[in-house]
Amino acid sequence: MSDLISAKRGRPGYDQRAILDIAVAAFNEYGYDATSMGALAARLDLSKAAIYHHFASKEELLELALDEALTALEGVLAEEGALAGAAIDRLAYVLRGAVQVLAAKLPSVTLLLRVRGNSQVERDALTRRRAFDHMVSALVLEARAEGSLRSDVDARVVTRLLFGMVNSIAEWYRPEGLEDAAQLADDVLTVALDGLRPRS
Amino acid sequence: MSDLISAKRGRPGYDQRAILDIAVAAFNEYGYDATSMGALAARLDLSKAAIYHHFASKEELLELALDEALTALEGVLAEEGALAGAAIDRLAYVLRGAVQVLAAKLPSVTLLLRVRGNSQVERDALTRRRAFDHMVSALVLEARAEGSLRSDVDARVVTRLLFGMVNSIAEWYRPEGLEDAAQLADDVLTVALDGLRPRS
DNA sequence: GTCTATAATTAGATAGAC
DNA sequence: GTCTATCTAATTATAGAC
Repeated sequence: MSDLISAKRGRPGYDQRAILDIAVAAFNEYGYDATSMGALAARLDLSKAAIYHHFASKEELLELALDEALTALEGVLAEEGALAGAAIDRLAYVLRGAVQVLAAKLPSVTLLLRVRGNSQVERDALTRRRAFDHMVSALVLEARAEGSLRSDVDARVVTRLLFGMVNSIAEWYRPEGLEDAAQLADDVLTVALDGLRPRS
Repeated sequence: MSDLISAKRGRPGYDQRAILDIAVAAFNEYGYDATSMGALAARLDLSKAAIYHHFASKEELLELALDEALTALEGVLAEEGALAGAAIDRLAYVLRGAVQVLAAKLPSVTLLLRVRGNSQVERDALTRRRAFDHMVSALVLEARAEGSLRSDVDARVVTRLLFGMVNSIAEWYRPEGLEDAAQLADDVLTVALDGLRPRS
């Protein structure tokens, strides 16, 4: 959107949000560790010191972005569609929601999916992410128990292949329209549930 | 396997292969950029200088690992099963082969899948990886043209979801047996082709 | 094949002026 | 809100001894 406050006012200078957006974009392009504050400053056409006026540390940039992604994902699990109904419907709802969060918060979710656990901030994010994964995992087990999912494939493998499909979207999806993400979510569910063989 | 030459001979010291294996494991655990030569040396219980006796640079470690992964993947495309027969069978053969390469060369393929293109070595690896991806992409188009794959989902999306499933295996698969990878490849093809709904 | 010591550079972060 | 200048620590890599 607007990178500079000056876009809406005559004043020069960035605000926190604008810097964070550009930082996350850089982190995703080069990797968090490979993105130096110097390189980030150059990208902002700003001095390093100016960034430290807005953020206490490089890691704070990471922390804010990861929290944004996690809060959005966790929000899906709290919605009604994730809490009531047949397990297969709740599972479908959560997968659809995850795809839409991925599309809506693509930069921060992409960053989240690449976290390795090198610091406390990263480990805390991984813990929250795993909690989300476990909830989906439980839904897969429930849906299988109610007979809505095939049981001739290991449930853990099923869960992980589902996450593989959904999470990989971060690697190639580029937002183009509003309806786009919903279509993509439909495609994921179609492939996951019905497979790629032609309709008989 | 054997980390130290001393395992089979009285001499102390590492050989190139042993160092490379441990280096790639560290790169995968912390990320390439986040793994310093100092940390690697500590992990090897060796001085940094000793590593430089075996390798010219940190990047050479990366280059050798990426080449190993790419050579193995490219090998699948050169096998007979990938060259002759119905497109759907060639596609299945390549996907199965990719899963098995992933399992057999898990560390180097994992590293490959995380490359961002920050150096010439990384960009060259990405170029080779994209060539592989394009071959698989062409197989998807062929299989769809012959009527073996559904055509109500965008072909690019199909290809990417397939890669998403296969590549995500690097994030969680841990080798346990020889038959394990073949079973996993079967599961991937089952889910991808027939979907998760129960058999009717 | 490995070591200690060190060079040269870059990293994240701060001080203080404007 | 941004700057220049700077600090300290860490980084990749090399020199030369054993």
